[in-house]
Amino acid sequence: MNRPTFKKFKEKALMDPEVKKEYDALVPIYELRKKLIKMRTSKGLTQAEIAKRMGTKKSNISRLECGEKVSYPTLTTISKYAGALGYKVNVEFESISN
Amino acid sequence: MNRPTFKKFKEKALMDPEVKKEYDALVPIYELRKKLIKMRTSKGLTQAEIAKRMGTKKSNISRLECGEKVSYPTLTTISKYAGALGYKVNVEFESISN
DNA sequence: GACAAAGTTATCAAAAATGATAACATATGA
DNA sequence: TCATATGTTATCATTTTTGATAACTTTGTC
Repeated sequence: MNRPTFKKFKEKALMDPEVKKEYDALVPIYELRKKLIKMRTSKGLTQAEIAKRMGTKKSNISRLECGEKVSYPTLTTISKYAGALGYKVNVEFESISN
Repeated sequence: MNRPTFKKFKEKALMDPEVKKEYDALVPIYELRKKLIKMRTSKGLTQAEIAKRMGTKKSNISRLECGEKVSYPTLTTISKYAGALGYKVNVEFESISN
């Protein structure tokens, strides 16, 4: 098998320090989005419902959860979202010294 | 012992739902600030040094760590700060259903 | 006290996130 | 098919965060 694969493409791309830097920066936001969606849906809430609890609109929730242009929410927004579902935010840090 | 204590004052104040709500919202930011400072100082870095690594100025680091007017940083800022010290951000949620 | 290093505060401009509205897309069920 | 519920996208105004500069305070050392 010698054809290009996504895996190889990714490996090669990540050798460029600039690309790697951007990639790393994106990781936490996508992980966060997944967690948010999972929290909300597992409580059986729609975007419109959590929006109402947070005092905002469903379109803003959609943007937060999976907007095309990725924005990096503030701790306020994350806290409100979590609070509306009965959760508390905890920001953890893990070493990547490797 | 019948004199007022801070503990009692706090208990009473937190019975007001509005006060409690604001208090809860403030908790994560103060915990975060403490973590940031601890991470930086345990690596032996000054505010000026981490600022340089992050591409910003020491005054902005001071504001982030202990500014008078508490602001709620974006995930970008937290990520940069952590990354400058060799850490990766992980946003966790815990149930407060109680 | 004089000096330097580290941290804080104030201020303003620039950038980014958020709120709101409306229009559109995508199911899913009657 | 029609209608409804849910989610997405685009846009613009508003708010908030961030960057930068300068002046100030604090701390420690000589």
